[in-house]
Amino acid sequence: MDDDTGTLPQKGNFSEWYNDILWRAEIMDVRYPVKGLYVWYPYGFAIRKHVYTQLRNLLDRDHEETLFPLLIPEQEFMKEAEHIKGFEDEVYWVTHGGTTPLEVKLALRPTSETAIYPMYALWLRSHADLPMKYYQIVNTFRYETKQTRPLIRLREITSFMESHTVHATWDEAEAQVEYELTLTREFYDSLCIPIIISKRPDWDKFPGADYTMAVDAIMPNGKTLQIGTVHHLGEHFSKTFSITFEDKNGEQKFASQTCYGISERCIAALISMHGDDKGLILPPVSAPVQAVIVPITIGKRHEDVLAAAEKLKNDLIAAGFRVKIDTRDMRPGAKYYWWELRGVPLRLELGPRDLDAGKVMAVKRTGEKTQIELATVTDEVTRVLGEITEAIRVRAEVHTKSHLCTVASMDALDAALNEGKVAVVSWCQHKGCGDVIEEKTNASILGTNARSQYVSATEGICIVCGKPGKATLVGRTY
RNA sequence: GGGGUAGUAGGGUAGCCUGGUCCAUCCUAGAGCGUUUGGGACGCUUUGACGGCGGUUCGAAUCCGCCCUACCCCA
Repeated sequence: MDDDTGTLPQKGNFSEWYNDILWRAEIMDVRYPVKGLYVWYPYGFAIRKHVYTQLRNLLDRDHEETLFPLLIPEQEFMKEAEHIKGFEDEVYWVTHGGTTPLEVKLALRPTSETAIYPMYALWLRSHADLPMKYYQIVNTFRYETKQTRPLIRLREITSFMESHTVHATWDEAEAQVEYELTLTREFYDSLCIPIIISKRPDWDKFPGADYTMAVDAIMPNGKTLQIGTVHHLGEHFSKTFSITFEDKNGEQKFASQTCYGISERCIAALISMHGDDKGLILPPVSAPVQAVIVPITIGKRHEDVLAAAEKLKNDLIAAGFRVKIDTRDMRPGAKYYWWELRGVPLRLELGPRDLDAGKVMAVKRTGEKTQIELATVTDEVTRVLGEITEAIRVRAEVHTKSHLCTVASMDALDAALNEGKVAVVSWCQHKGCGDVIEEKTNASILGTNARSQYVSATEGICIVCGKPGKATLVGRTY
């Protein structure tokens, strides 16, 4: 293992590994000269495309995609008091048109409630219009004051999926929250990312929500990353923006609403969860190149091998796979490392020896070499890609389980957190005790009501005050 | 929010305290030519930078001021 294989830091040093792999694997260029704004390289953008295709396909089951403007007039933005308080320090304002000061300042959306809901008020007339379920995938702007990080903490979120639904009753909206959580679970399952869903404490809910359900993943260093939220907005916004409808009895009622968001943090999680010391490992569903063919061309057999590789590529593309053939003038080994860094799940090596045997060497990015028959190659590739997905999923689950534990005292909690774990404790749900937990451990209460096969919801007594408590997740967060 | 350290070519460093054309230098960086190719090939030629703006000076990577950015620590 002393091959000085380039300088990608070990994944054990997660922070360096993460920064390094973003440019080495050509995902994001961080050199754009504005803080908190980063550039998608074409390869990173291709990953984004496949990931967001998954997301769109799920949402399109019962939402419709739409598109609202980026600019929000000040008076609309300022309508909902809690919402303003939550965002006022983070809003970019457009104050001039050319050299002329604007009479009404325009906010760059930090999120789109205040752009969308005035229109919802116009669109909603009758109970027959309900439910309304729309989403958009847009950029949003937040003037982050904390340290920015590519894909994780941004001043321009480039890929914000926000869903906004409207319902006749609070209970229907709650059912929608649950449904959207199942969509989220399915989305992350397709990316082999284990998630933990919990109910955020009141002080950490979305500004203007009745409650917030959050989706977290555990990063390699044990810190949690919030990679999705679903909010029950109740009637907060419908009262502010007059989103009303005439019910069956002819009465005007306020609607109940939900909103739901997923950003490019899902790609940060994808990269972080699966990558290793050699680079990215992409689940096939998200990989811009699912299989790369490396022809081993030596001497006289050059033409034969290239022709066979070309045929193999065409057969696989015809079968629906995303395939590239690497004919660059490089040594094979260099190509292997190059594609491994970029996370390509399957490498197919085709040389004279394989050709003679009617076979091709298949090397999984998750490790393992097998020969497969050229005659049945499309079926074999389907099978092998399935095995790779499964291997990635299992490894991520093992990682997540190993970073979770249940503890019963403050000292044990502190110790667990310092080991890089997320801990389940019992907490009485009072803010005072919550503050004690957060301050003593320098960590955050993620939430209660955990929904996860990795967490058992044990009842117990609050580790601060000793009163009856509920299972609560505590972790260090990004 | 408070503090610290640092920005030199694609990447990594030296030079700065004690201004002087400066050949800077290393690499798995770029361009070109040739020999190579079953796990990161090699030779030769060559390109390219002092985070930004302003100041001091005959002269600034170096001294001064402001700004921008990155990383680390503490609340």
